[in-house]
Amino acid sequence: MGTTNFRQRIDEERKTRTRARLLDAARRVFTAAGYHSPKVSDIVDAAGVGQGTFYRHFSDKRELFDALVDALLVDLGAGFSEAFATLPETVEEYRDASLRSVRAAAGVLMEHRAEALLFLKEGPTIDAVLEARVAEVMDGFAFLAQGFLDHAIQAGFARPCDSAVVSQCLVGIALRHLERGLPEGDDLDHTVREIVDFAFLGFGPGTQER
Amino acid sequence: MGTTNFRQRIDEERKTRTRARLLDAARRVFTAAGYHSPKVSDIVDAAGVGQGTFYRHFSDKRELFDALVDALLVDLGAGFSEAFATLPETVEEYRDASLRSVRAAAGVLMEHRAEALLFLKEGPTIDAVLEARVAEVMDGFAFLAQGFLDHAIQAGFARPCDSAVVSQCLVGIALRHLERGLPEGDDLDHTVREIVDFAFLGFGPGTQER
Amino acid sequence: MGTTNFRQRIDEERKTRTRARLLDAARRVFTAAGYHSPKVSDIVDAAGVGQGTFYRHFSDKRELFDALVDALLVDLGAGFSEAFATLPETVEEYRDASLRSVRAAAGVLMEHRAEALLFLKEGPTIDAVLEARVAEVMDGFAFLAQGFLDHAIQAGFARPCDSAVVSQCLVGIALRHLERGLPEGDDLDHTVREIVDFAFLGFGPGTQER
Amino acid sequence: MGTTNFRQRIDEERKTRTRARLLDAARRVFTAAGYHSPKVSDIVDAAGVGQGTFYRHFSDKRELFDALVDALLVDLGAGFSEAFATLPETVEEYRDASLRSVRAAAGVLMEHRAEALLFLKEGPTIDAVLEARVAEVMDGFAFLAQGFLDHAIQAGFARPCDSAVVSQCLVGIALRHLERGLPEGDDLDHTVREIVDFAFLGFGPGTQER
DNA sequence: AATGAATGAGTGTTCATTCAT
DNA sequence: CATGAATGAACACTCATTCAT
Repeated sequence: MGTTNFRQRIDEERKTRTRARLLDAARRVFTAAGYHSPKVSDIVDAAGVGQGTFYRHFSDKRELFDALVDALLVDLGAGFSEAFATLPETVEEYRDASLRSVRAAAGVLMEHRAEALLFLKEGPTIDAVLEARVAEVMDGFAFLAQGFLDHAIQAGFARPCDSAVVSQCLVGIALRHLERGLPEGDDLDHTVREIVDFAFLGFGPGTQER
Repeated sequence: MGTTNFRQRIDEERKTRTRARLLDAARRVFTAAGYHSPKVSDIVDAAGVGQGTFYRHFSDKRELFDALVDALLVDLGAGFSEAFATLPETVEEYRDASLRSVRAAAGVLMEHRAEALLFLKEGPTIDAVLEARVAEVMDGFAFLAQGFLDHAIQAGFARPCDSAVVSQCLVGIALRHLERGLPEGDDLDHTVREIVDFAFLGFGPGTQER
Repeated sequence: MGTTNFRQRIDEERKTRTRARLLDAARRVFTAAGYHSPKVSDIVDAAGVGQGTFYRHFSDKRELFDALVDALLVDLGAGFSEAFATLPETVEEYRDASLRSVRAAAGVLMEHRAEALLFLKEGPTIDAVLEARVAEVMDGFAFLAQGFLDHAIQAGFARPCDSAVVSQCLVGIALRHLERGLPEGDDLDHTVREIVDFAFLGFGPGTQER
Repeated sequence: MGTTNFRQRIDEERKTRTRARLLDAARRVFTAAGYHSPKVSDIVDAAGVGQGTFYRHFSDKRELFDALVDALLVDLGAGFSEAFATLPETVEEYRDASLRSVRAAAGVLMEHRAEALLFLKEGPTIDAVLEARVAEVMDGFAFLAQGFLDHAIQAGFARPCDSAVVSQCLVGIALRHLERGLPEGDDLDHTVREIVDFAFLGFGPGTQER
């Protein structure tokens, strides 16, 4: 009533921008200092908005964290879909394809490393719901890995093994390197190749492999 | 005066007992609900002691947590030393010895699983000091693993590889299974064997192995 | 410019309408939930206007309440003047006239019951000024009643008594029934008659009355 | 455990004393400034205790108010039971007995006037529960009055009338005088006599009438 | 040594009010 | 004039810590 469409658009945009500033600030603050110590006031200070503004957008620190997580999962999901888009069809291309996929996935993860770590390490310490959500995401990855593995075993690309156990090993390897961080440039190639080699060959002496 | 001495002993014992009750209660409370949410009052309630009593023993929730960590690391250290006491000397016994060691180590870890997870997952979210301590412990494990690996490569028990990368993979595998928990009984044997097999052989098709 | 004049009229009308919407909404909100709990935002929501609009019309929740009170007192004043317009001149018509007046006054009050109660019960809890205003209005009624009574005593229509005390009794009776609410229809007649009888005769046994 | 009975007694007493200080302070603050404006901090300041202490004893301002009301109702109940302990048995003593009872009741009420007004006038503005409680108390008084009246009508002490309506009139009279306050000393006697006379006789011209 | 009542600094949250559009 | 996003002062409440007993 009396409100012009123009006014509505302007207001909406302003609101969105403010929300984005809060999310950005929270991302910076949380990745630097974790979830627990920062106070709401630290976040609004970093965002350069008033204290009350925070509560117009989020009902509490927890909800803001959730919003951050949602955004992260969307980004990761997209990145991963792309990384694992093409499945190898012959033994020969299997290792190469894997290498490419892992390198791509590593790139995506490293790009979002800070937030991913935030989610993985702080999430479970926040509350049971978030703990479950993290577990769910991890189980999702394990499930995917197990699917690939089962398919590979079936196709003779992989040694018969308990894919449930092995896929968890793969998840563990990924997590550990996410946590430690991966090198950049050529070193990244080297590291990824070592990881993939380990996954394919183990560290055992092999027969006379390669 | 004789009585004084007696009185001193009594008091000292009482103090020790009270401290133990607090530590026990804290272990229960923290493993159930994490480090952050429980208040000091939750711990003293669980211990059945007065609020003020807490501060006669610890200056802080943080200090109490440290005490818990110290005890844990002592226990784990002892268990691990024992698990990895004997080093294999020939290729033949290498995998068997590894299997035995891993199974033993898994037993120790599972026994202290709740506290270990507490340390690993809550620790880094508490403060920078504790975060560093956790990292240090993990690096210690990785360093040990790398030592074994280097020795094995040297001795021809293991495929030449970047032991720095591979040892982190091994740590990741261990952590992931610590986090998920291991089954009990025969299933434990199966799982451990699968893990060790994966570490030795990877999941690749092998040549015509075994 | 002619347009300007037109524009002015339009704006003025809109302003009046908006103010009326706010007053109406406030009446509804306040009579439903009292003065204290409703927030300014509850009122603007009920009025269907923007938050800022409120402050173009009233500087305060308090000022809005005052405006409501002003309107009420005007309405009540008019109603009462009419109800007590004709004074009885002989003993015979005294009770009948009273009955008619009381019934008329009761009608006016019941019509504005919700707002009157709002004023009477919430007013004194708002601030000293409003408390004084309520007291003043009540004293005004008492003063009127005392005037009637003195006149009646003079004229022999009423028993000599301390009219100051008795008029307060009458006010009390009126307030109590305002608060409780009066029945509708024939029951109203009955109740008013009982009240008037009580005021004239008390509840004592009388001589052989009626 | 370790706690001596003596220690328990001392602590308990201290706690009771602190609670009493808070109740006293609240009574003073509320009767002076009403329920709504005073902040919790005003009360703790008046009581001379720390802010946190308040919350050891009451969960909020509302609960403290309830405690005050409880105490008041106990006091009033006792005073009134006594005031109306003896029922008149003959017409002759009826008015005298009433006079005595009303004077006694007036004394009790005036003694607790400030708190009673607090309860009556602020109570209904606090929340629906308290509003209901006030209504309940008032209805209780009306019910008692109606009982007396019915009994008196039966016994021929009182004129047949609609006791439901008349008892509400009596309650209104009492409330109005509670609100206005009664004079002290001889004037009290005069006022009470005028009120009782009005209740028995009304203000009508009396016996040789009509 | 143990206790638990008292404390108050610190923090989350609300809501009247402002102001750019 | 009307709007509603933004604001921050004000306040309620929590909880680690102290201290009298």
